[in-house]
Amino acid sequence: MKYQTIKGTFDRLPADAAKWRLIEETARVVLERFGAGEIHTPIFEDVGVFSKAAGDSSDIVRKEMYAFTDRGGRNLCLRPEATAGMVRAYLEHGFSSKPTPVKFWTFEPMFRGEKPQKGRERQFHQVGYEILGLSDPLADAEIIDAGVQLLSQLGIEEYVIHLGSVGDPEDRAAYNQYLRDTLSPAFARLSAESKERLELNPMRILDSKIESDQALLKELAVKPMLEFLGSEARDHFEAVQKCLTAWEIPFVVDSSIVRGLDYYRRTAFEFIHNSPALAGCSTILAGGRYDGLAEILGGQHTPGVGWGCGAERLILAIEAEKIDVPELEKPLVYVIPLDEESILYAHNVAREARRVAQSLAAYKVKGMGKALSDAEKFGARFAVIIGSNERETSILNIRELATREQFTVSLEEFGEWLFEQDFGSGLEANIRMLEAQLEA
RNA sequence: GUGGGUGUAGCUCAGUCGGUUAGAGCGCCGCUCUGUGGCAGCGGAGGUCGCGGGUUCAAAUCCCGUCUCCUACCCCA
Repeated sequence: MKYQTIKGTFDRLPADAAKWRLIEETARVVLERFGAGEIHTPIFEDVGVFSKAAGDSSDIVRKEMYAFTDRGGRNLCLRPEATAGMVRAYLEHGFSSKPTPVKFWTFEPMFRGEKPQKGRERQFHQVGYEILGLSDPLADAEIIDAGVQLLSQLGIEEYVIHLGSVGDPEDRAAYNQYLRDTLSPAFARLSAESKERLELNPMRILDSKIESDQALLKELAVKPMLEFLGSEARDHFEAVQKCLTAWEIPFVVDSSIVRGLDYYRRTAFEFIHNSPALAGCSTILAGGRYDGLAEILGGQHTPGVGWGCGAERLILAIEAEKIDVPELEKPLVYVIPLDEESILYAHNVAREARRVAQSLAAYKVKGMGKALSDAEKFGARFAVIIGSNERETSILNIRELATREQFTVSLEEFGEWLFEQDFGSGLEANIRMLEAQLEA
């Protein structure tokens, strides 16, 4: 084959559909319970939406954006993340005149030109949830709660919430200055990567994986960001914690939380999965507050908090925790014609059955054994056998594949019979259950 | 972007010391097969041995390059 998917992209095949649908439908049900409206922004936008938002020093902008120029000479890029586009949409459509807050959820592909590896693709997919217009710490807590609810409804349990605060811009500036002042004298002892970080983003040094860096930090007794929070950011941080505690949502305060995107303010959090299967990509959901973003995009001040949740990593977690994924609907009936004259008749029966449930009919006559075997391979529950007898008498011969029990139903009662069947095993039923569960 | 590993049929994999027309199992299609069978037997389709160079009388096999995927970094969901 000459063509194949390009590096870091993959085809989502029918065999994977159940997991993806579980994620999307669970997100829909859970997040709409929080009042979030479904939003889909374009897959590509003016490059400025993302580059201004993320900041020129971020790795995403520096080396990971799929930027291109279209025929009109516009500088565009494939979106590397969801938030900036949603804030742009909020501003563009005047959502500030809607009752506050405005909540958005989405499930969309994102694009980053990274080297692919486990839990990291060039086209990857995120569930996103944002609360816009509210600076209240209650919104931060609620957004974290929404993440908890989403994972809980998916059955994912083996994770820890890491909560931190990156403070307000002036706090961060002060802290970065402190880091430079503290680490510069020891510049020669930093790793090559950290030497670069000291210029660009000193906070990155804190979560360096290089032992010598960590040893140096310890030796110099480098203070955490949290000690540099201004009084407002500190009050905000404490209020968020108070809410989470009241809601019995466990979390650990993690002062090393750093953000790759410049627009974050105050609250930052990551849901980190414990499974070794997610080693190196254990952050399954991450987000924070970005009160300055709207202004960066040229709009009026609009506080916001939100998170993104990586679907590919969610799938790894679902697999690691061996979570039962509800199967998609399979055919209720597979209609078998026994002679040439019955083929069209068989398809007529299948059409009738499709008014109620998924149904198939064979396109050619085969031996009965093969035909029943086909029915089973297609996952059908019942085989409906059509031959001259059935056509003449208008009585359908129905065989339940699993039990091998056979019985007859007259053609006129067939519709009624279809409705009596149990469809309880499919995902749709599962979602109905989920909704009922949330109702309670 | 850097390092390591990898690549033969749709899938899982054989393929000797470099040797002539590259194999198996499963799957797919067909026949035996005319309504109680899901079996079994037989047959068929499907391959630029990732791609491109090189060495050689001869390359899936040896050498170089390149790409993919996996993986560790950087970084991130």
